Amino acid sequence: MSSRSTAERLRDGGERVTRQRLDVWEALERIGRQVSAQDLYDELRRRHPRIGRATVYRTLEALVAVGVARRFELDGHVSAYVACRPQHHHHLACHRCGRVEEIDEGYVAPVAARVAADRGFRIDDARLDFYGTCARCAAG
Amino acid sequence: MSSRSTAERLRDGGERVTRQRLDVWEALERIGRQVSAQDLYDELRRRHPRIGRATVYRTLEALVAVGVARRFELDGHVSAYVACRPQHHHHLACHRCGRVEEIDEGYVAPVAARVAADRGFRIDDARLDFYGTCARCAAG
DNA sequence: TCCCATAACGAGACTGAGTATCAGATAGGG
DNA sequence: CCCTATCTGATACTCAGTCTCGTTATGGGA
Repeated sequence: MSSRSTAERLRDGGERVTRQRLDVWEALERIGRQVSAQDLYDELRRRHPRIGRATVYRTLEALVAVGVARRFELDGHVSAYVACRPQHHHHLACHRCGRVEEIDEGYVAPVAARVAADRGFRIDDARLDFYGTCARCAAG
Repeated sequence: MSSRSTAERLRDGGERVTRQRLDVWEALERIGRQVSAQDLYDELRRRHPRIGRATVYRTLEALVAVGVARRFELDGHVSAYVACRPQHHHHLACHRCGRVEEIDEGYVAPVAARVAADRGFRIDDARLDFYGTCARCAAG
């Protein structure tokens, strides 16, 4: 989860490791919740005034491509990004506080297997998202 | 699945039933696969040259709201729509032919229950999407 | 059946997310 | 250290989606 492992991931994916990409990753991880590309850009400019808008967008795509970030769909049709475990596809999103937790692959795999068997589908990818209220928000 | 049941759904949801809304629904159902709002608009204008762009967008939202259509996220960040069973949230999408099949709620409910119990989450909504190759495309 | 308040419509302007372009900078292999 | 392919940043551009506003039509009530 450190910037070191992100650098490795980029290299393994045939992507270059640049100062800007690490900055984008660092900001995404520090925020720790879903954030739109535009908001992340605004945040980044506070610390790195010369960073380019397109760079942020391109970098987010690159981070998604190598599996350290994930694109998410917000209500509005806007996409948001979250730093996450490589390859992770399943989320538990609180629409009160915006926090996104991950759900283990283990919950989904058996369902995928059953669906594949029942429908003759060859499944390459799966997404499972739950929306609701997290324990903390429900309490407070 | 007829336009009659869509009319009822709109009425039940406190939405008015208009010629345009039924036209949009009819086109969406006829196409029978995921389609972007813009493409649906282009298609609709062939038969109904006076229909407005905003009307199509607004109507798609209304159809989603009353549960006879579903918004979908395509690769590009563009959203697409599919006619579907009311309240339906789970799909099996073939990225070869674009066809979208539905998955029964029954596959997901037990997983939702387990996740809710394990994490203390109050789940309001769930989405499960599988991507892959359908039986027909895999054969041909 | 007619009325009319209110919701929906159509046209077109507007917003803003995301992309393309291109000259200059830089990572990283040799 | 060099060289080149890739990345960056500035800016212009595209186009999905929204808003506005004058007009039209739905549908509940008299």
